[in-house]
Order: sequence, then C-alpha cells, then structure tokens
Amino acid sequence: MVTERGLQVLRAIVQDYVDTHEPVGSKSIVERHAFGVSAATIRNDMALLEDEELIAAPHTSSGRVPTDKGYRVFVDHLAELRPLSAAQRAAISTFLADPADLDDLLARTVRLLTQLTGQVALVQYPSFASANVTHVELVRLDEFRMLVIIVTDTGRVSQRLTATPRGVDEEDVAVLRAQLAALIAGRSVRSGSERIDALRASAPGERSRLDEALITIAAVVGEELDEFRQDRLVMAGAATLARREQDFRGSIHPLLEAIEEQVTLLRLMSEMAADDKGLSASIGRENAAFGLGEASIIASDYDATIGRARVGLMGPVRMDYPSNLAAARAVARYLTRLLDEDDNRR
Amino acid sequence: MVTERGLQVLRAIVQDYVDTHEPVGSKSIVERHAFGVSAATIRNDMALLEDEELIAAPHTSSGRVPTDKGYRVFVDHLAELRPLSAAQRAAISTFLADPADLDDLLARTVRLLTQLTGQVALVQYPSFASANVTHVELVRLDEFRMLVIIVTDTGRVSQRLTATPRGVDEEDVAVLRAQLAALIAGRSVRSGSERIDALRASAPGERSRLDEALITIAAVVGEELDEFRQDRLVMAGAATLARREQDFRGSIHPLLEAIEEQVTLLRLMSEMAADDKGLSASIGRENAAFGLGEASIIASDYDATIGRARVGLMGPVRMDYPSNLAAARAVARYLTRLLDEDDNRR
DNA sequence: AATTGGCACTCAGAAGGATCGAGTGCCAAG
DNA sequence: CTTGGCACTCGATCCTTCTGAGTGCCAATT
Repeated sequence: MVTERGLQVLRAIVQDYVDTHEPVGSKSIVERHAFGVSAATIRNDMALLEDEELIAAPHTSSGRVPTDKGYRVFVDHLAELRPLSAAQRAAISTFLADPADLDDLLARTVRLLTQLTGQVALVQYPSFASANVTHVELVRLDEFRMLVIIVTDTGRVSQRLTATPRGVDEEDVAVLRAQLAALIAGRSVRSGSERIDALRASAPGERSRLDEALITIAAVVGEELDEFRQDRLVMAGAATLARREQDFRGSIHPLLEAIEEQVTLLRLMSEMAADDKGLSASIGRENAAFGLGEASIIASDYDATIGRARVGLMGPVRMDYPSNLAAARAVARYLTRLLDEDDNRR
Repeated sequence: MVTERGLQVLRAIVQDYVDTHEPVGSKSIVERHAFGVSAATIRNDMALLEDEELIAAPHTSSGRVPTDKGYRVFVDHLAELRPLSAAQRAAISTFLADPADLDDLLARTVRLLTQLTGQVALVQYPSFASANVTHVELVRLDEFRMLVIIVTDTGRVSQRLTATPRGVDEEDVAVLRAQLAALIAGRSVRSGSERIDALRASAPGERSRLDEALITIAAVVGEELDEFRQDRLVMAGAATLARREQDFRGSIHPLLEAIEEQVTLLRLMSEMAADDKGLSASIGRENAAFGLGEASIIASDYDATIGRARVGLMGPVRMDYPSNLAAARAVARYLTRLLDEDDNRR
C-alpha cells in the first residue's frame, strides 16, 4: 500500500523529472522538497511506488522516472493547476480580441495556445450537426454552372459550384429554390440530410424534368450537409516538436504523421473522457492504438450555443501537466465567453 | 581550369554522395565509374574541383562532398532528368483522375508528389489576379447579417458574411446588388479592386443612406478581392522530414517553421528563376535569406488558362535532383493538361 | 512499526589511450 | 598528362579505467 507521503513523493518525482529531464534520486528529493525525513525513508517509499509500477528505474541503481501509470495518478489525484500569470491572461484577451469570424477566432486560438505552452495546439471546431439550416440559395451563373449556398443559424456558410441541370433557366431556378427551401430550411443539418436521402429514394417512377433537376441538386446539397457533420481540427506548433526530439524516444515521426493525418487526432480528441471540470488527458501508452504511445494529449472542453468541442495540446508524456491544463482551460473558458457573447449579440 | 573529365568526376561525386550519404574518395570513384584512369589521376582532378570550390573535404584526408556551388553546377550542366518508371506514370494518372474541383485536384497533387519523391511537396495555387469577376451576389439573411458572394470566370467562388447595414431591406439589397454588379462585374479582380478603392475615396461630401451602405459593402468586397490576389500554397509530407534529421545539420526546425509560416515558402517559390523548360532550383545557401540554408527547393511551372504557378519539392541539399526534377515536371505537365481540358470542356 | 545512518554494490557515462584504415598530397618515373 | 608509391592525417572504433550518483539492505534508534 502506498501511503499519503508516498504519493507526495510521487508528486515530487514527477515535478522534478519534468523540470530536470533527469531520473530523480532519493537524495535530490530531500534536498529540493521539505519532507522532514531522511533519504533512506524516501527510498523505502520509492520501493513501494516501484512495486505499484508508478515509477521505474531506467537501470539498476539509477534515479527513478515516473511511469505512464505514475503520470496518470499524478494528473488525476495530485496535480493542482498552476494559475496563469498576469501576462498570460493579458495575452489571451488581447490575442483573441475582435475576431472577424469563427475561422479567424479558432485560427488565432490555436496560435495563442501554442505560444502560451510551447506545445502543439489542437482546436476542434464545434460540431455543426445540430445547427439549423436558415437559407438555401441557388444562383445560376450561366448555362453550365450554378452555385448552391447553404447558411446555418450558427453563422456557417458553405457554397458549392455544380453543373446547371440541362435546360434549366432562371425561372426554373426560382422554383427549385423554393422547393429546396421547403425541403430543408428551418430544419437541422441532420434532419435536412435525412429528408434529402428520403427524397432521392422516393418515387423512382415518373418524374418531371424539374423533379429530376431537383433531385440532382438536392444530392449536392446533401453532400454538403454531410460535410457539415464532419468534425474539423485546426493545429499549430508542429515546428516546436523539432526541438524536443529526444522526448519522443528519438522520433517525432508519428506525431508529424498524426498532424498531417488529422483524422487520427480528431478521433482521439473525441474519445477522451473528460472529468467534471471538462478537462481530459490521455497519457503515453493510452494513445498507443493511435500510434502515439510516446505522446500525451490534454484537452479542455469549450462550450457555446453553437456546439461543444475541445481545445487541446499534444506534447511529450513528460510535459508540465499543471501548466498546460491550466492554459487549455483558461483559453477554453475565454473562448466560451466570446462565443456566447457573440451569440447574444446576434 | 576544370576539364571535361573534371566535370564528370563532379557528377560522379554528386551521384555517389547522394546515394551513400558518405564522403566520396578517389578510389571508390574509379571502382564505381568506368573512368579508365587511375585513382591518382582522379585525385588531381579533385584537387582542381576543390580549388574551384565545387567540392570540399569535411576534414583533412577524408573523401569529398559537393559544395552548394557544386550542386548548382551539377543541376545546371550535368544532370539529366531521370525518366519516371511506368509505375510512377501510372500512379500519376490514376491518382489525379476525375478531380471534383481545383481544391481537390491540388490537394491530391501535393499528396501524389510527396508519395512519388518522399520529399515535402509544395503546390502553388494559380494566381487569380487576372481572373474576371462574373457575378456578385448579395443575400440578405436577416436584419443583421448578409452574405456577399463573388464568382470569377476561373470558377473560384468566395463568400463572406458581413453585417447588414442598418435599415437596409430586401428592396435596397436589390438596388445595391445592381450597383455592385455595375461596378465590378465583367472586370478583372485587379481592376475591380481599384474601382472600389476609387469609390471609397470619392465624394466624401453628401451621401445618401444607400450610398453609405454601398460603400460599406464595397469595402468588404474589396477585401475579398484582395484576398483573391494573394497566392496560396498547399503542402504535404512534413512527416517525412523526421526520418532525415541529420540531413539538415541536425535540425529540421527551420523547415517545419517555414511550412507553418507558408509566407516564406510562397515568396521563395515565386522568386525562383526558371530555366527555359520551366524548371527551377534553389540550393542550400541560396535560401539562407529565408532561413532555409540547409535545404533545397526545386520547382516546375505548370500552366493553364486560369493562371500560371508552380509545383515544387523541398528537401535536403543532398537530394536526388534528377529524379525529383523529373517527378515535378511530370506532375506539372499532367496538371497543365488536366486544367486545359477542364477549361475547354467548360 | 517507522525511521535512520551506514555500507557494500551497481552501472552508465566520461576520460584516456591504442589501433585501424580510408583517404589525401606529393613526387619521381613512365 | 598519367601513374604507382609512400608518408601522413585524422575520424571512428574499441578497450580499459575511473568516478559518482544512486540503490538495497541491515542493524540500531525512536
């Protein structure tokens, strides 16, 4: 059984190891932390921690290093978030002031986070699946091309160029526009997509020329709506990895790969379980299934009327969790406030 | 003076060094290449090449390594492009078949190039500055928000959400739309942008309510048009850098930085001088001003009615120029063909 | 039962030294 | 101009030795 003091020793080991990047010995612990006991006593505690696989010795008779499990216990039970400095708080509000739109805001957020922490920053877009379609526009550019535009109440606009169905003139477009609006305007992205699927499946028998055109265009709209439902991610700070190669058993390749892939990271971000404060962490081998067994990802939920998503950081297992979690949380909170305000103003 | 055989020796050194990643000695040259002379003779040639600073010895009495200048001579005078394999040709046509739109095509191109060469691939968007605006649409979403949409004859569509000027109703919007169309429809992006600037500068005296609204919206359109004129870049293959750290004097940081920056690379790509075949290369220290003194960038122009731009590769100075140049050229040619076809079909 | 000082032991890493060999520069002869 | 010969250089490799931080264990102390 690990005692209370034992846990404090674990905390000390994690802190010192993150600081110094060197295995921590019993003597250096009593020097740096006021435990009021001798090195030999600490050694006994360390032996217990080692039995529990919370720490390990890289080789016989060397200092100890936290295991992934050790970091997990540290994050779950021992870490107190380190409050941001005044300068950092100031940086957040100036950096995120007056965003032009959602894209701009999130792009800035991700750069801010990577600057604040020196880690790779990840920002998930809010999911638009539950957004409602407010407008569908059809613009006939010429005989061959037309433009389909979809707008949601969350302010997302998407447009797509497609072929003008054969023989459709301006008047027809007006009719089609009305039909499309009747079909999906005011509905959620999800239900709109379903109604389009239903339409395409129905009445394969006799269709008028305009019905055909409607179905062709609805198909395009459907594809676009499906894209709304996909999660997206913005990232920054990949360059910071180069400085820290040895932190990842010598190869940052899997991380760069994941950054380029996006999909992996999106899944990982979505699957992490958050605590009651909206914070989550996935440490080292817990990410092995994603090829990121040498990395840790921490995240904080942010939350706005337009949807819920996460901001996160990816870095070495041996990262400064208290600071990074605090930074992610602070940014997430600020983001939440900005998005809510923006929503109220509307 | 460097003799003809001297240049052949340089070629051999570049080839072998790129192959083996080890300094090349006189003996290994006579072994691997049929020069018909002895090692001592090669040594004399090498001494001359060293005088010309085309090769250098990492330390006294070690094999030689090409200098940046040596690579330059190699690329300009000695390299014969290595034709692609049948498999590679096949890969190009299957991988690029049936693109959905320009974005899709270029995204695929960049992935293709990185796969083909194992280097970081860079694809420049064609410049839209000389494109013509065919449509300007104004969609009033509600009392507060409206949508500005711009379409060019190159098929590029861009949309932007902005505030509805106070008290502008549907009828006003129709008027504004007509005014905007009169202002820029049918004009080039460049001249449209200029006319908007002129409008904004003019008649600061008495303006009607609608004039004010027009100017507000024109400002947004102007910003958007200016964005058309900015070049853009897509990239892929950053992960491949991790494997090759030592090729860049141990730090890939500047490269990752450049990839994240984009702007630097765009400038570099635009400034490179192409030869008569549309190929260009910028080698090692030639990129020092961009912080990329350890890297080489090669590029091939591609060319379509919608504009002219480049596809490129970034890698270590010690890269396989003949293969990479050939790959870039092949892809660029294919791209040119696809874009032309697409244009004719329209 | 927990804590402590003492002590023998371990082992990675630094430091020093010897050796090896690929490769060079130079020269005199062909 | 080319070539074989030769002395020389110097990074890389392999050994050995040394050092010291750190451990595990034990008997004594509180």
